Amino acid sequence: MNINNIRHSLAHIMAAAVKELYPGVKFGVGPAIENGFYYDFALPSEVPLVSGTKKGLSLADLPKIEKKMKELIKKDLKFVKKEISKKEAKKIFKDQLYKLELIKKLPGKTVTTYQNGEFVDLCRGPHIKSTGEINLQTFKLTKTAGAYWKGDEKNPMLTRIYGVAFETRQELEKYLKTQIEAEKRDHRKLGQRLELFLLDEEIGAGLPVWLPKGAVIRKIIEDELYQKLSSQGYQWLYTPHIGNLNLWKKSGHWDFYKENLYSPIKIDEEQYLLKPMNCPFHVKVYNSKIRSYKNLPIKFAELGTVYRYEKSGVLHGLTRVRGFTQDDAHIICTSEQMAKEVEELVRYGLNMLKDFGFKEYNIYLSTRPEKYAGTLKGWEKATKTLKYVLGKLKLKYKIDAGGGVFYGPKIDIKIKDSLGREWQCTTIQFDFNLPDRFEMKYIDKKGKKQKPYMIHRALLGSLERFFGVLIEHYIGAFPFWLAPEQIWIIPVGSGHKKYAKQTSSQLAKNGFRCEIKDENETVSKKIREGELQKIPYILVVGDKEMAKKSVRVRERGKGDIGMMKLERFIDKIKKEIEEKK
RNA sequence: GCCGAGGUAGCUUAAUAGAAGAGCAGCGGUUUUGUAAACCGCAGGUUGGAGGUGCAAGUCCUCUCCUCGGCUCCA
Repeated sequence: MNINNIRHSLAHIMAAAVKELYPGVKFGVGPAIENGFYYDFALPSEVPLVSGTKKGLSLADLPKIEKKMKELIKKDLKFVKKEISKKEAKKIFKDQLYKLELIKKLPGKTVTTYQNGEFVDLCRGPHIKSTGEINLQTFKLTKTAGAYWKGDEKNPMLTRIYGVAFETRQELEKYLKTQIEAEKRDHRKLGQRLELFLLDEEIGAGLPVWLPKGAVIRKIIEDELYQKLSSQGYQWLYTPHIGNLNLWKKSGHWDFYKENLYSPIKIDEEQYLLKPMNCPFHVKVYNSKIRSYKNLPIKFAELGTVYRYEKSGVLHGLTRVRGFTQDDAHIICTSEQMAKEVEELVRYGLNMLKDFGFKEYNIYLSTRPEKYAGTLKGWEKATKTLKYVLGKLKLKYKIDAGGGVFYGPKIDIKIKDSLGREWQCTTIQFDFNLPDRFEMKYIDKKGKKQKPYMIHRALLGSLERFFGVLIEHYIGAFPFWLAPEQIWIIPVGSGHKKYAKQTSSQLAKNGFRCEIKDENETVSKKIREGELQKIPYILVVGDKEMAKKSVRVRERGKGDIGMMKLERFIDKIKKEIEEKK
C-alpha cells in the first residue's frame, strides 16, 4: 500500500466530509504532501462555523470534520475512476469555479474523475481501492491556514486544512511526539530562558537585541570570521548605515526592491536611504582607485548591518527579521579566476558550517530567471562555473530552475531548524548588474580596460538567523568554545569562597569564562540552576578540594566525573577549545 | 500584506460579566549548605494600547500594536 495514495485519498475523504458539513463549499486542490495532505476550500459565507469567523475555518472546526471523515471511512466507500470528456466534466463541475479553471487548463480532450461515495473530484489519481483500507488511528487533521488560489497573492484566499497521515499508528504517534520535542528546542523559547536575545514590542517588530550572553557568542563568531578571512586575503571594511538615495537608484535596488526598503530620510535637501545591503559601498571602494589585474582578486568583507522591510506576517524570531547583520563579502576577479574563487568559497562555507556542528544541509543551484541583467553568455559561463565547482567537490545539489536573482546565478546552502524548515545560510552569487551600472574596471596585461566579475557571498548569511538556527541545533547547550558561561564554581560553604575566587582567577587567566556562584543558596539549588542554564562545567569546591588544590567536576550531560587537580582540568578544557568540542 | 489563533506580574499561569490570585524569579531575614528546588516574610498588575456597550468588563463589541501557525514574499 502506497502511503502517498493513502494521503491523497484522505484529502478526498476530507473534501467529502467538508462538503457534507458545509454544502456549497467550493474546492481548490488537495494533494498528498510530506507527512500528510491538505485540501483548499472556499466556504460559502453563510455557513455557521465553530470559530464564528466569516471567511475561514479555525482549529475549533477540525474535530467535527475529522469525525465526519471517520464515518465515511467506516462506510468502506470505493474509489471509482472514470475518464470523461472535458465537456462532460464541465457539466459535473458547473458550480465549482476552481475546478472549471483547472479543466480548461488541462491538456487533452478528456480528464479523469474519482468518485467515492457521493463525492466526485477532478483528479489524476491514483487512489486506494476503498476507504476501508485506512486505519482510523493513522491520521489527524493538524492545522488550518489561508492559502492563495494557485499560490498567487492576487488570487482569492482559500481555507486550507492540513492533515498528517502514516501507514501505522506508531508512526503517527512518533511524528506527533517529535513535533512536541521540536517545540522544546525552539530558539525563541530558549533565547528567552537562556537570556540570549530580546524581542520587544516597544523596540519594534523584527528588531532583535542581543543580550549579554548572546553577545558573547556573537563576538566569538565575529572574531572567528575576522581571523579566518583576514588570513585568506580578505580586507575589512566599515560602511555607513545610510546612503544617498541616488546611490541606490544607480545600483538598481531602489527600482527592484522598493517594496522592501524603508522610506528615505530627508537630510538637508537630499534623500537618504537606510541601507538594505552593503554592495554599492563595496563597489565604491573598489572604484576609488585604478585597479590592476595584478591586484585581483580583491576581496572586501564587512559585518554589515542592513535593514529591509519584511511584511508583518513573515517575521519569525531571529530567523526572519527587519534589521540584521550579514557576514558579507564581495570578490572582484577576472574571468579566469572565477572557478578557483568559487571553489574556495564553497569549501570554506562548508568548513565553517562544520565548525559550528552543522553536518546536514541542502545545496541549491539557482539559474537564470525570466527578467535578468547582464548577457546570456555571461549567465551561461557563470552557471557553468558554479556547476563545475559543485561537481568537482562531489557535492549533491538541487537545481532551482529560474530561481536566480535578477543579477546572477547563485549557490545557496540551507540548514534546517528544529521543525525541519530550511534556512538559507551560505550564499554565493554572481553579479552582472553592479559592475555594469558602476562601470567597474581593471587594467589588464595589455594595458586595456576590462570589466571584472563580481561575486557576492555570505557564509553564515545573517548573524541573527545563524544564531537562531545554532540555538536550535544545540538546544541551547552550546559547545564549550561557544558557551557564554563556560564554568560555574560553587563553594560549598562560606569558608570556601576564597578558594573559589583563586580557582576562578586561575581559569580567567587562561581565558575561560567563569562565574562564582556564592549566593545564599544550597549547592543543590545552584547545580539545578547550572543544569537548566546548560553550563558545560560546574565545579564544586569544599574542604577536600581546597586541601588538594583540586576541583570536583560536573560535566554537562555526564554528571559528576570526579575530583581532579585544577591544572589537569585546565589542560582538559584547553584541549576542548582547540577541538571546538 | 492575507487567513486563522492568541496577549493577565520578569517567566509559567488561575479567575461563570460580579473582590485580579498562585508558583518560580526579585528583595529582606533565618540557615553555612557536598551534586537537579532549605525556611519565613515583603514587594510586584492601568489584564498590550485606544475607544465603546453594560449597574458592573481580564471576560462582550470596534479599531490598533505585538506574538504564534500557515499563504505570498525573502536581493
